[in-house]
Amino acid sequence: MQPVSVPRPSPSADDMPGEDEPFALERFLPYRLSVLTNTMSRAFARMYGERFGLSIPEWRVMAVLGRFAPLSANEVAERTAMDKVRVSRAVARLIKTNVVDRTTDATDRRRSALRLSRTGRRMHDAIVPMAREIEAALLAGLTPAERETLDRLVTKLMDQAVQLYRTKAKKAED
Amino acid sequence: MQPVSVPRPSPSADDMPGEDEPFALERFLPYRLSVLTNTMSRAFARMYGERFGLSIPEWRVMAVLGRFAPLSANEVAERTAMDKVRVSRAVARLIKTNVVDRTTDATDRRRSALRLSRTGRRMHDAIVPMAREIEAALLAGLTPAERETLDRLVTKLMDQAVQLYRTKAKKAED
DNA sequence: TTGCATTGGTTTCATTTGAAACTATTATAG
DNA sequence: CTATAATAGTTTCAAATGAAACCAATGCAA
Repeated sequence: MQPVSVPRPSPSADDMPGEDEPFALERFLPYRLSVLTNTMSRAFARMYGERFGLSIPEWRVMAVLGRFAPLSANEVAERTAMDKVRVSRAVARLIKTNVVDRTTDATDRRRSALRLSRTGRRMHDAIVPMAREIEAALLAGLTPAERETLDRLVTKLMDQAVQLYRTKAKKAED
Repeated sequence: MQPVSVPRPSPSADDMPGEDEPFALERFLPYRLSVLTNTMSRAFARMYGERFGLSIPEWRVMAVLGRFAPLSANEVAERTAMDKVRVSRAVARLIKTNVVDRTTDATDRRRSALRLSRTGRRMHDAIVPMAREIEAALLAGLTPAERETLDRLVTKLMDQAVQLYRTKAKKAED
């Protein structure tokens, strides 16, 4: 992997992306968020991976099962915002490593019923504090008020992004 | 791909991720940012892809060349926060499609000198307004003040993320 | 019932990705 | 000057990814 040294946005944080100014990638929000997220994800991937032999998808599955089990694969997919292929694969590996137990739903034999095994629960409970620690470190520089604001803004952006994704999809289908 | 319908954080936006409360993935900042970024990236990928036959890495290369050419591959890598493998491949495709011209640096024959071709420039100039439009749509719900705050907070997070990545890397090497 | 559409989930295949190995060129130590 | 190290960039190989095809079980309409 490349050394993490991210190009900094120019200090002049002008409001609007001036209409005819040259396009500045390093000030472009989608780009910045992508870089931020990738850096973050790598840090987490490293932690989950080295300490527990987990990928991020696997950890996500564990996280939701830790809270809501039993869940079907589809329910896991919804709660983790992953597609069913990823869930299927993550679950397969977690079963093979005895982290997750799978039974079939009694009333609908298509559905599975997934839950953490005893081992899985122990891992989960060991990981959670570390994850929280990293999140805390990430947010270390922000005041409580700023955190709240960030939370709110991210929610707004998520809404808009979904909108955007849908409309772009629509246009494509026409 | 899975339908984009993101699980919403519970309305109670409590400040700190309570120590012994169950771990709530949907309130976990790294997760939320990842979901946001992926949704956004897919929207962009679709636009670049359908309208111009470009991937995101390819567009990033075009964007920095549009502003700073000539650049070497390494310089492109720095400015796009991509690793050299990705840059190499993106550039290769852009050359094949006559979007980018490559010559070799006169004073150092290892280095390339990359710049947009005439065609590439036209594409670039056509894409920029669309990219700005999407960004604007994304930010539509935010006041100018909120945008400034967002900008500031994202910068802080990026700094922390890099720190984090580094320290985690260090620990791993010890 | 019996067919047909739907849903839950897995597998296949092609593409993308990144780490490590590799080639070519330049820099530097002896 | 060599020889060794370092740098620029490409290629190789294995793993991750996602769309589409697929299999199995259920729902539903005739």
